[in-house]
Amino acid sequence: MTRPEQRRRTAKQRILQAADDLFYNEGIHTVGIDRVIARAGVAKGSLYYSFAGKDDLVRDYLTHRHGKWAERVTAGIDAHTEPRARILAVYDVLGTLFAQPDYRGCAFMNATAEAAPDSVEAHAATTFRAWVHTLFLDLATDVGTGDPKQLAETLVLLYDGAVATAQMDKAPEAARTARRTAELILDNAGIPSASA
Amino acid sequence: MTRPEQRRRTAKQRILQAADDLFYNEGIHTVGIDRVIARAGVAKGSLYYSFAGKDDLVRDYLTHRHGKWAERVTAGIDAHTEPRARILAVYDVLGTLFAQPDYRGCAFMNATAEAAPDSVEAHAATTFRAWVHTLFLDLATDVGTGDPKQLAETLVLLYDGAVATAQMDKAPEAARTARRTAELILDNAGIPSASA
DNA sequence: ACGACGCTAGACGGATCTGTCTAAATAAGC
DNA sequence: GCTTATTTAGACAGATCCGTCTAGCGTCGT
Repeated sequence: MTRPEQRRRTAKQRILQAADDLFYNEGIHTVGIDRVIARAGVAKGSLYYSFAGKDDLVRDYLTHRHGKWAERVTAGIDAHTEPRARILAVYDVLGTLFAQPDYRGCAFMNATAEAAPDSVEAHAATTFRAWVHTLFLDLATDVGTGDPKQLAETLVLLYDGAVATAQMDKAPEAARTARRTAELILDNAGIPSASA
Repeated sequence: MTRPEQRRRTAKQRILQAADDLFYNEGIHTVGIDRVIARAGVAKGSLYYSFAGKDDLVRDYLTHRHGKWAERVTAGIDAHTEPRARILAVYDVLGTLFAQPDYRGCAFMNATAEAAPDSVEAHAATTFRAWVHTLFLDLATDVGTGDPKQLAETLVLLYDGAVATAQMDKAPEAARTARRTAELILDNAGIPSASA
């Protein structure tokens, strides 16, 4: 067993970190194995010792992205108790994401853009989307008014819109626009700001 | 001079057509020159006779996409005279786009996802986005109520959201969701359905 | 009839990319 | 201390990909 607090991170971890940086910033197809191992400061053999191949590395890259993002969103939501506030919190988390100077859009949208129909990327994107939908459907159900399914659909659309606009225009304020629109929708669905 | 109504289309046209199909459906990086000429039924020399290189072909591919889409949207808008109806028409055109069985998202979003910062794709995407923004800003200005800039921002976000959701979920109904939300926003901005 | 233009077929070079393999050094566990 | 797991450096094979080049065929304008 490797000690949990060892001085240098394991080769696998460094590879995954390097892959995360490069794949996200430059695209999966664009970045070759050699770039990854060079940045990780690792021998090529180490990569094929820890991963079955590039596809396997890509899968891990996307799985980790999914996990990290789900954590962050869940944390943002759970800071609030009211259904309305919990919904709006998602767009605030998006705002903090967009504010990062190296933001380059949703890893899963980007992966889908360069993915073949049955590729690893496509499958990872499908699971990610399922998560997005259950997330908003649960949040929409909690408000207890109107049609949750339709509300969730609209919230997803605002989520996707914020992500896409922020990427295409390098416009972090898209998160606020989405939030404002979500508020308007909730108002019209009869969910007031604070239950008195 | 070649006669304008010749039996077979010119090599350049066939190449551009093949590139359009392949680049859009499978991604620009994924598709090689050899695939393009094979599908076009053309010799490799013809490609480099008509185009300076792959980048040049990519540029033409994106420029054509831009032109075709702008035509289609403008036609949809110009079928109406009232500012509100002209705005909503955009989302209806999106609906017809999403309904196409081979819809695979916005060519410019996909290109951006796999593009390097200063690439041909990035530049084409920038011009495309400028067009999108002036489109909605003009439409928003025509309603003459509230802040056109803020209205335009929201409409762009709904546009992007519809496009992204439709692609990721293969959900053509995203166009209707976006349209419904746009109506709600216009109502709240004091733009009624029909000026009485 | 002749020359310019558009196009063909395919070989070729050089670069790059994924993955394998060898041989040996280092670290960890028992 | 001995064994097993992890890691290294780099050569190598096979595929693919972009672009060039040669040699030649057909068509059209003049």
